[in-house]
Amino acid sequence: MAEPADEDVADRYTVRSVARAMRLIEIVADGPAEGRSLSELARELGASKSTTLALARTLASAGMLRDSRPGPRYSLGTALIRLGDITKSQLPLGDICRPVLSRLAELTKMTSRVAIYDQGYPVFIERVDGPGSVRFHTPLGQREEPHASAAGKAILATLGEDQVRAICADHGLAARTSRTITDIGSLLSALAAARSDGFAVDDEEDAEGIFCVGAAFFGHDGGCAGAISVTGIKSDLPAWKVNELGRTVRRAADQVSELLGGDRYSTWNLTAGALA
Amino acid sequence: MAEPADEDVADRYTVRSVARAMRLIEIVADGPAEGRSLSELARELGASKSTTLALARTLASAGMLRDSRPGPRYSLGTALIRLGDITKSQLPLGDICRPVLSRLAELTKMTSRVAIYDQGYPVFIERVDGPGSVRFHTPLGQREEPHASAAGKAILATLGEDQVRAICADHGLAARTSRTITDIGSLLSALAAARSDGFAVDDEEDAEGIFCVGAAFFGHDGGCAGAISVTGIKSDLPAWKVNELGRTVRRAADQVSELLGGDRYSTWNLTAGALA
DNA sequence: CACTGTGTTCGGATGTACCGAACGACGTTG
DNA sequence: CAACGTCGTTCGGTACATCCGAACACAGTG
Repeated sequence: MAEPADEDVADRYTVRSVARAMRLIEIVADGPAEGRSLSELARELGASKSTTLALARTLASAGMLRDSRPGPRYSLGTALIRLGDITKSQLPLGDICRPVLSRLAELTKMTSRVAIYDQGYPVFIERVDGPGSVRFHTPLGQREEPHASAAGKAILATLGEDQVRAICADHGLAARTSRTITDIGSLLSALAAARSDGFAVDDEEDAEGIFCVGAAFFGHDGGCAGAISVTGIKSDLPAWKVNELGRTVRRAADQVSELLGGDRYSTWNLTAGALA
Repeated sequence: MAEPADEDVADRYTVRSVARAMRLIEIVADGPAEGRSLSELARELGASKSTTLALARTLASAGMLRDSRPGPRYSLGTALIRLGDITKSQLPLGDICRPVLSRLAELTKMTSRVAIYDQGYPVFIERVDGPGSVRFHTPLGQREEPHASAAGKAILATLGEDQVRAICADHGLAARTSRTITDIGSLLSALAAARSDGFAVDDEEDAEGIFCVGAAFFGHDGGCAGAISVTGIKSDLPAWKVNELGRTVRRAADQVSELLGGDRYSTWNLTAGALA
């Protein structure tokens, strides 16, 4: 009765209490750093206090939550730090990309990030801030909008039209600013342009005043493994410099492809791009 | 029948499926980076394949796991990166300590780390490697032995004798090397020595050939908030330099105490140490 | 003292989480 | 080719764990 058709359809294979426990973790993560009280959590979770207590206690004994007394407040546990660190080390992309990101940040004086392709979404897993640049609030691991970010569009541009349509149908084309692309036709032509340019741009489509340029890289299996992007203030970037910046990002992405043992964009474009 | 008295005694308030799901995450985390197959997981978890599938699917839809096809293998999901990043940012200690760690690493040319005090255990949440030093495999978020690490002993030294006895009784004094302190009496006198010195040492007690020095710092509430430690190869460190190194680490910890608005060790020692 | 807010305990009915068995595919072995 | 070993997936049925609601102890506030 809570979600009629919100979650997955194949709900046969989902464990209710576990799904609730994960939502509980997310609620705590969204809350303030001091943690939240049990009653608050119960209200937000839509469960009784006793149920919430049992879930929280179980999660706490696994280290996922941390009950900081007095007045038991639950905050995120240290096990998550460990698991996050392990996850990053299991995706060696971060370590591989860091030198490339550092050089890119130095060259462009912009914040450089690398995203992996996770179920249609770009997920940023490593970041190198530009020298003296404004610090953007870009938490690691956050899913970004595929249609409204440079990295997302760079990744989408490597997929077939049917896949792009499926992803967009699944998650929608929500407007983030007045310049966000919200119809599939415009998006597809923007992707075509990105394909021929070798890089994608986000011109205030995700946040006002913010400009991004992204380029995809490829793994040893030939598929798109992720994308690199740089982020900056639009007014700092003259329009005639966009192409030059795009080529710089494109080269950085090619370096990553090389490190991964994959094709560079140009060759990938020749071998796989034709059949799209 | 699996654990007769292994887990907590108050098992009334623990949700079985959630506890199992958390164990599943740990199993995946311990496994190889390529992920593990469903049958493997089911065997190791001690549950049927269908149950494991339901748990894994639920965790995957929450982003905690990631099913990388083909041959569905489960690895850790990107949500853990995000949650770990949020957890670290909610404990601002890492950001506060980083400059101090950097200076300490530069001064001592050793790997410097900061640990928080979590239920009797030291948990390292940030690390700065020394210049050109050997990279130690020290994953973030890992609990270390309280009795066999410099940071652990530095923290224990700030507690009362009864608390130390309780912690040791709870978790044991396992021998990690031939030099590990394994009886409570020796440990207590080592802690007394650390108390008067202002720093604690780990002389090959956790790993052969490794030498550590640690010192505790204090938060605004006057209690021990954590410890800073440096790690190096024992043969690189002449015996007569230990005291100098200890004072250096002690000073770094005092700086952290100051940043946290807490007492420095000397003053803390005067106000609280007497009643121990 | 009544009243609202905590966190905690407990019993009992509902429903779900769990198992086991069976199925279709794939690869290897005789 | 048949037999066998895996693998992941589906489904039905029931024991039992989960969840709720009510009641408790306690703290702060009018």
